[in-house]
Amino acid sequence: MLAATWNVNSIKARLDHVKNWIGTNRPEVLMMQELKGESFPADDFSALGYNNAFVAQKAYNGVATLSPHPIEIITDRLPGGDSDEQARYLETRIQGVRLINIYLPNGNPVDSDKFTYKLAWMDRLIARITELRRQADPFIIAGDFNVIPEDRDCYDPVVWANDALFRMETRRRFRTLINLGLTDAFRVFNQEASQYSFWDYQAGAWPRNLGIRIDHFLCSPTLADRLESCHIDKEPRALEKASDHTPVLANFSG
DNA sequence: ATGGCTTTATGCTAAAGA
Repeated sequence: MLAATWNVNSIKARLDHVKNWIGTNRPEVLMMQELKGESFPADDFSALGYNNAFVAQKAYNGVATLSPHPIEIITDRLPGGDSDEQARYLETRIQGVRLINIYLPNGNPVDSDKFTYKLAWMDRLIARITELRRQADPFIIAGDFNVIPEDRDCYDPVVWANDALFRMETRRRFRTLINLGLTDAFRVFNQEASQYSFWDYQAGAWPRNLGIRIDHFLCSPTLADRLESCHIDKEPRALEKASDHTPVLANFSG
């Protein structure tokens, strides 16, 4: 099963890029983040042979999962936040695999309630995954985590030291997820530094390769055993009017 | 980055992103 995650930074602005990418790669699962609007172009993806599930809101956030296979929606809210209206979580089942598509809050600036919200959101995610780990059900969490896991995942750890994506409170919670028995799929196959999934639009970050790795696949143990490859596809980042993120792909046997 | 770009919204500028 070929699965992919891609923060598209507006599905409306990126529709042609996404359609072309699907046509070239034909993933069995595509999890997208930052739809940035209430409407979703379901017909465009139906025409390519893809079913969809999505959760969206006006202007911000929004996640969608596409597949040529039937999609069972388990929940479109991260449990534990009754007053949380933000469209950042979509849990589905496709081909017997639970696919958890997330757009984890950015959290900047760190002296604001946005950082508090981010950390609380991560605590809720940890609680949800703790519950799922009590079951045998195989699952994948994929999406824009807004977490730089380690020094080697950014171009300059000093620059990022006090950023919400790299603060110790954030990284510690990411490690807690890993320590529940999950596998960072990308690092199974690639131990090199400077392997990025995001480059800022500003200051020539892309041509200078000043990026960060914040889009991740975390796999439960039985799916980690089935991992055949995981890589970052940098090609879409080089296009005109590109998203600032680029797709990450993971392939599983069976 | 104390913000150099991009997107949304119903706009003549602000907010958010990372």
